[in-house]
Amino acid sequence: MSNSQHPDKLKNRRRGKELEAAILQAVREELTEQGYSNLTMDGVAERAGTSKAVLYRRWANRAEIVLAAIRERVPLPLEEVPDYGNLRDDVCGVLRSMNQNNIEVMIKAFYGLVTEIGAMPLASLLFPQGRHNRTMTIVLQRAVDRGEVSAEAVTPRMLTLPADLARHELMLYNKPMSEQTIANLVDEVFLPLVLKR
Amino acid sequence: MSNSQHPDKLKNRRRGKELEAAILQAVREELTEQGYSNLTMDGVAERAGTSKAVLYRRWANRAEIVLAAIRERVPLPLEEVPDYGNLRDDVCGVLRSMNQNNIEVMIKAFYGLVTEIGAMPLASLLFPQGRHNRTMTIVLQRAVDRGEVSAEAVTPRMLTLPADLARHELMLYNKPMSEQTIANLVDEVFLPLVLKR
DNA sequence: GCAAATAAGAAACCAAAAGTTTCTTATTTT
DNA sequence: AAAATAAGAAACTTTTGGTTTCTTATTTGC
Repeated sequence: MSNSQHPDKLKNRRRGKELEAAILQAVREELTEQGYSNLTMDGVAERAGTSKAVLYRRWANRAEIVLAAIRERVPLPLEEVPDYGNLRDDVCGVLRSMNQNNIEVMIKAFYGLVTEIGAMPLASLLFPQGRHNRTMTIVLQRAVDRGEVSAEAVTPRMLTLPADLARHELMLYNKPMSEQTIANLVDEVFLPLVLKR
Repeated sequence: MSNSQHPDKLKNRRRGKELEAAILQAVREELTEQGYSNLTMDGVAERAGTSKAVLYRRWANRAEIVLAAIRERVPLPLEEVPDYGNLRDDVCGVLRSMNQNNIEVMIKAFYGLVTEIGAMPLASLLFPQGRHNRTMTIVLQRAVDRGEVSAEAVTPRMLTLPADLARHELMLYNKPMSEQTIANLVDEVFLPLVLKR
């Protein structure tokens, strides 16, 4: 027997942040492949090449680890809200941004977490209304400056309406919105309400 | 020893529909008190005063029994859509009808079921878009007849918009909508889009 | 009214998965 | 180089979904 056995079984132990990142990545992969209710701690441990004890040293339970895995992927606020030169394209841009970042995984996790935790701080984490609000404030202010929209038309409801409708689509159909849906929401609902005429 | 023992332990066996109704009621109560993820089959059996075997003779698994318990409570289509004499009040009526029938329980179940089943036929069961569509068709036709709305304004999007926004509110906040919210959705979003002017 | 068929209820059972504990050993810290 | 720290393996407990078996109350059909 050679003394360099287990060529696949590295005894290179990861620790700290490196290990943690690998675990959370494994959670996201299991979530994608298995869905929330079939995601098991054993499965995560095996996929991450570690053991359950390591998971439970860091997170108290399944919900916590999934939450951590998802939280990492919540997009950071856009420093610059891109200016496409008109309100329509700006708002479409905002809605398109809600489509990305593995939205399916986010929603799968969301349903599971709400079921288990029941709380709604979650909603504001996974569907960050505050952020969309800020973005929409900028977008609508620009439209006012351009003369597309009168200042009185900018009400709280108009700030949230496009993202609310988009969120509804995402939650109900559990998949990214089509370009057609985005266009319909903007052209048939939002713009007629705010555009000057 | 008297031969009329067990004064509390009736040997009055319920069967068929009567038993089934008691079980589904127990499911709803457990759902309310425990939430979906803490609802156990043993708990349901005990509360209903029966045994697990009886449950599994009727339903294949936990999701099925919860689904059955909820399905019972989905309101039947309104034979008569009440006519309040104007579009505003008619639409408010439709949204108010979405508030009732233990909406919190419905939503708790909904999140759990989507997590476990993952499917979206659910959505159409628990948030019956078809029904709302039918109701809204009637309501809007009336408005056209009254001259409040022009026929071209009645698009598919306008048929679903009020219920979509209401559903979004319900799913996100997990509680009945306030009168103020209903009024805001109708007055600030829906009516301006469809009313003649 | 009685025998046979049916379904309820009790209880033991299995398997999967969450969560815990203990122990060994690789890696880092001092 | 020794001591402290944390990873990894594995066995273990508990809970719960789901199944099976058996007894017996109730219904059905004659």
